[in-house]
Amino acid sequence: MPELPEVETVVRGLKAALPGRRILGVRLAKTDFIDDPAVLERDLPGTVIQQVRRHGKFIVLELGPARDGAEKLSLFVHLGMTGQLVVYPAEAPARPHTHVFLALDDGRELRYTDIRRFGRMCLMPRAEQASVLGDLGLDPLEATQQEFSAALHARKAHIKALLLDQRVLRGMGNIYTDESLWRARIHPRRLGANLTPKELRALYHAVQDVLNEAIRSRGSSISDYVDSAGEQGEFQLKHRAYDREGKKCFRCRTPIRRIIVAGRSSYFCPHCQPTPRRRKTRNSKRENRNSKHVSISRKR
DNA sequence: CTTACGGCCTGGGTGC
DNA sequence: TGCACCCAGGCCGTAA
Repeated sequence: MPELPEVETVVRGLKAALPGRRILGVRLAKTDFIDDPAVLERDLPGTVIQQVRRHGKFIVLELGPARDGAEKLSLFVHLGMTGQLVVYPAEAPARPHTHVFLALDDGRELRYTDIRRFGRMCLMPRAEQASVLGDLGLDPLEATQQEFSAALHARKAHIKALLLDQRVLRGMGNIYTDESLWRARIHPRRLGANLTPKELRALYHAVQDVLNEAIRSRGSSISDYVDSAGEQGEFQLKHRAYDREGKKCFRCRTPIRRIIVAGRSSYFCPHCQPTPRRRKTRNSKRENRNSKHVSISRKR
């Protein structure tokens, strides 16, 4: 499942292969994950790839104008859950579920493969990038401690939901959210507004450390993730919480638990990441004393 | 406005 | 052997 470290790894590989290359032709198979396939077929051939960069979980290819006077374009690729963007020799056989083939002027092909097609691809003038990237939040590796803490402390939602919300932080997914919360010893159901300055500092460093270590390991390969050369990552070997239900916590040996938070499986250590106290309501004390009142129970 | 939740998209893996 | 079911991330609609 490509998140920030996986996308960063792909982008670094593409940076070594693509800038300066001209796109000669476009071939498409299934197109339901492309905003407007006809635009790709019409406008992509003839463009030169000037730069490759990452914005959150988006891969952005900055393209030069196809002809004099034409607009500069940007090609956005989101890998979704199972997307792969890999450079092949043109004669390499197409792998199953490969739906986009971009022929390059060096005899190679940039191909997009996506089993589930939960990814997204779109091409538009560079000046209109904001329609895709505009609502995205802070880059967790570029944000300052102050920006990071302010963004989370201002919200009452579960911290798990906030870390996953691309409008708050761009690039975090389920794996690195759980790994970061485990490192910072914060339960996924804590509320952003209830985190202490100390916890926010710990979380800031946990997020940056986890992401940087994962990038160094070239990402986590759980099911389908590979980089731009088709190679798997290794960070899945270093997971401490994610997908470890029932296995012992690396710190305290307590079995890792799995609960659903923000609609997502959330793995955590019930000892290191203690369950938040129930939120107090104005009447809670009185209600608890008046035994004839059944207190409003919150879902567990 | 914010937050929570359920449904939808797809198809590989799992378990019966 | 076949087949129903679960689940993943992002997005959207709805309700409180």
